[in-house]
Amino acid sequence: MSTVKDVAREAGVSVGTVSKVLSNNTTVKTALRDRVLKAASDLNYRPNMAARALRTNKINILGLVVPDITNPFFAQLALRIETEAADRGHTVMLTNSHDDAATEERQIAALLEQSPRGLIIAASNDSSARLHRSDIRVVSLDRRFHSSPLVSTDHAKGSERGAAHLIGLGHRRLAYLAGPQNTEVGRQRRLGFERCVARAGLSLEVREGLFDYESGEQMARALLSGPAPQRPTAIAAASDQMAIGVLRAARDMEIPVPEALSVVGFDDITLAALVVPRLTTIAQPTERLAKEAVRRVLMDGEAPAQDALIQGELVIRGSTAAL
Amino acid sequence: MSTVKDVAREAGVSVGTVSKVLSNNTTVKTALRDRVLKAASDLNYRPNMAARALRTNKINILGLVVPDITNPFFAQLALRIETEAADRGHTVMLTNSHDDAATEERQIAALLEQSPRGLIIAASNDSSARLHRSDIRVVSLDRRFHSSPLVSTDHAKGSERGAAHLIGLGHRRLAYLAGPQNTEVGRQRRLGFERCVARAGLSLEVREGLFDYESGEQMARALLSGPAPQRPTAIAAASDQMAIGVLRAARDMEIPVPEALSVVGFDDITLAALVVPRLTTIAQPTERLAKEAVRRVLMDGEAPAQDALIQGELVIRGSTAAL
DNA sequence: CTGAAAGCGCTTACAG
DNA sequence: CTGAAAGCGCTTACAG
Repeated sequence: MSTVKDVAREAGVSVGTVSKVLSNNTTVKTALRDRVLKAASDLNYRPNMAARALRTNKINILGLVVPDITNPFFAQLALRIETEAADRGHTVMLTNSHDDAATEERQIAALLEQSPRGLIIAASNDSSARLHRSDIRVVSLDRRFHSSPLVSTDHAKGSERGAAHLIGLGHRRLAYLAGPQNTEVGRQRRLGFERCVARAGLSLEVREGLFDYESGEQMARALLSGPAPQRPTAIAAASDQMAIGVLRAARDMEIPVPEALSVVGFDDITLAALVVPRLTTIAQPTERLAKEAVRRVLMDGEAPAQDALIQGELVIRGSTAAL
Repeated sequence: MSTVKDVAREAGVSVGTVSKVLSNNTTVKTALRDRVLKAASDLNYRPNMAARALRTNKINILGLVVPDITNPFFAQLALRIETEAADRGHTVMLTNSHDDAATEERQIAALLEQSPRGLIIAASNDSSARLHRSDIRVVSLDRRFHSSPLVSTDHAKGSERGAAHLIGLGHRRLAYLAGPQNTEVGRQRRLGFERCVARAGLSLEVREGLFDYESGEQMARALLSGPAPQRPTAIAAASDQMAIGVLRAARDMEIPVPEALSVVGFDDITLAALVVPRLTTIAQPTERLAKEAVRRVLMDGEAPAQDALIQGELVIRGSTAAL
């Protein structure tokens, strides 16, 4: 690999001039400038980022910690973040915390060793880590990490939209499958749904479980086992995976969706548009989440970033219908 | 952040000694050694990786390029690679090529700028890139990149296993939904299937499409629209997504699976175990693929790494049955 | 066994 | 407008 020195020799200038041409906006006379550029290109010069980082104490790497990249939502998010970061000349280092606080702490430490420009963290549910460095900007994504500013979907408002949709369709016997209440996401989504239902003066049956398929299926089975006149006519779930579980339970129990039961999810994972019937859900705005998170983490200046709550959109598909 | 200098001052030794204690195995007397270690811990010293990289020209970063992290197979692979790399003290920089040669080239260039220890590349289908640096080891994963050694599932043998399974169940009218034949994966999987069927002296109906749901659904519709006595009784697809498309088509056409139609996929994505009926498929050994890829890319010495073909396993679930 | 010193490739005040 | 020089934090022959 050729270095600034090689380029300088080739162009017949000093290394300082080469550096200025290559990375600085300082005015260098056009003639020299062109010579340097040509030499650099001839020698296929690539700057050594380690040296640059050492000198400037800035590095165009972003750290990203997600609980689990095989979760479609985080995969989406990671893709968007990588794209957005690339647009701004940064590369992303990705690690998985496996939703485990100890692993999370290790991963963060590993990322910090690279002195990244900043860190975007979707905290593990049991996260209790703190950062031991104040020189690196941290942004929480989807789930709050320690006290760093949060970029997240407005879960409560999103859930409200789902509730309003069902109520608008004429449903009166509603059930809600909540996610784990020891997570902010689980709590917020439930709160929004309950609020909207209460406002309509309706009662609501709530069950609590995990965010996964099994949990949704199991709770739905219990909920739907009663005689038809007492069964809910609409079930909203705290995640698409749960909602897909509901769909499976309904099919097993021969309850037609949406004719006898409407189902709403949350997230809009790819699968939501592929199941039968296609799932009505609240889409998380992954692209905007990613944009905001990257923007905040690359902000310079002293001002701490603000929280950003981004609205999710109701996507109406085949799993909901008027009574 | 404190540096070796600070630690040296605190411990009353030279920076060289600190460095030796911290990163070298050179014998340093226990007394000094302990003093250095204590000082480092007191000052919460973290080595500056950029400086170390500049000096040693080695950096504990691995670059990973995948076509699309939202593809469950690559997400699995990325997770495993990150875990394996972490076990060996390395962090992973992940980029998506969006299955596009130009993007791929840009991403590789961005990764190379960080002077990673090595690169693991699952090439885009139209990949034509070459590397302009010979000092960085490259390993191809799943799809060959340029001329670098390949770690991959034995696609042909895997397909053979699927074919043998169906034939063993008594099926005689077989169909195969092939993936794009301009991809090695698509070709290999088809080849293996055809080989096994030919060996059994049976004929085979082959259709070619993309690896996705739609494509599988469409091809299945065409294939299954004939009168029952001429319809295939078993369809194997080049990917799980295609096979799930087949499942959907069959349900729409009221052809019961597995009673009237057996379906086999390839990959064993998470979804394969969640659809109804659960999908019989060839599991890609993601964990071993990741292990081998990381091992090869971290190998030192001159010897170029060898290709590794790893066997996929037939996972029998509910979508296949005897005639 | 320990320390002094050079140097990795770059950037950036500072002179001229 | 251009160059000479210092220095970022580390490692590593080389002396002693």
